[in-house]
Amino acid sequence: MGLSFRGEFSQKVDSKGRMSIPADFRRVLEAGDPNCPETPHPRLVVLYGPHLKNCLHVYTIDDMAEIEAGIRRLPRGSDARKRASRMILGKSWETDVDRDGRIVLPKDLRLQIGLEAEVCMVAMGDYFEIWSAETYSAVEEAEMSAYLETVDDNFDPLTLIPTVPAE
Amino acid sequence: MGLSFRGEFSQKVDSKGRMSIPADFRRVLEAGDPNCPETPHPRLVVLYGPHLKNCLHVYTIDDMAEIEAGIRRLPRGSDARKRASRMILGKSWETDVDRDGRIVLPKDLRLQIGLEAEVCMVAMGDYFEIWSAETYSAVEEAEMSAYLETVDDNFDPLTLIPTVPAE
DNA sequence: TTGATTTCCATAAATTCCCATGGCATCCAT
DNA sequence: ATGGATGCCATGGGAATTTATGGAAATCAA
Repeated sequence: MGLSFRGEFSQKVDSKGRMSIPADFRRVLEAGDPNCPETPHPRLVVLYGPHLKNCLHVYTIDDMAEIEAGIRRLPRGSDARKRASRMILGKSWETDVDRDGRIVLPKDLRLQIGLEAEVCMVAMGDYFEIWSAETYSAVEEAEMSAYLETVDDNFDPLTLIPTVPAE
Repeated sequence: MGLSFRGEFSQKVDSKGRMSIPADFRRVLEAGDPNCPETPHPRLVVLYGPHLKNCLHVYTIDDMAEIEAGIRRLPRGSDARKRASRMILGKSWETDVDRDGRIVLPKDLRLQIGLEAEVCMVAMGDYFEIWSAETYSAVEEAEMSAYLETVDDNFDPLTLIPTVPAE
């Protein structure tokens, strides 16, 4: 298993749609790209299906290859394989980080998530999410505080994790 | 199970946000980092979710890896997994102790706990807490004495611990 | 051509690396 | 026991590097 994405970062988006990939995330992308030290700028894959309402998902090359291998394990011609191919392979876009550590999101992807001046990138372990900063605070942070209302005052998210069966 | 963090220590924070990790804690971090004797400076993971109101939590690499394994055991795409990822992986930061035994907390983490000139690090067994020294004495010591009011005069915290069932 | 995209360069701020110091504790030989 | 040497620890300052970000030049496409 490769490195994990961690943390959340907010960056500017300029008029050309350029945005810096946080340095920590770059390290993970580099580790997850087999031809990386040679080709200095790591590749990455962006998923943008319509099921992702407000954000895009970004995977390393290695992890995306693993997902594709999973699709190929489905029976050829099966509905599941067709659907997975259409939603995952059909709705993904590969690019690479430029030498200044940035990527340029195409306009239609920016439109899909309402991205304008400020982007928010949130780690989710094996992938990270790209949000418009405005949407993120409106939707996601609101959702989070609503959730925290429903739980105990000194709630610890570690309790969400199932305990390991004794060895 | 690795070594335990013990005790509480107060250290200075300089203008760059640098703070010494107490030597005792460093020993625990070193023991909890698999590539430690080789890579001389142990890594650590800081959790900073909004549910942690006044402090940050610090885990060893080993313990954090176990937490991540727990998250990965939840079904991919499940709400529980997303919630745990967002609250734990999305709100964490990995760094390592530098060769002078210090770390530099990023500004936003310092802001979250109101950390300025003096930090207080409090052991909690498998993790330790990072507090602004001012907040710690105001909030935590008040909380402690309030609790002691509610219990018997010669209360012993060891009574909180369940006994092991005989084998 | 004209607009869009990509490549390259520039810079300020933030962060990391490296070295220096004073204090406290430990060890050792006299 | 005593004084000196040794080593680790907390802390400070500066140099060197990395980051994020803006803009100009070069390339591509319609």
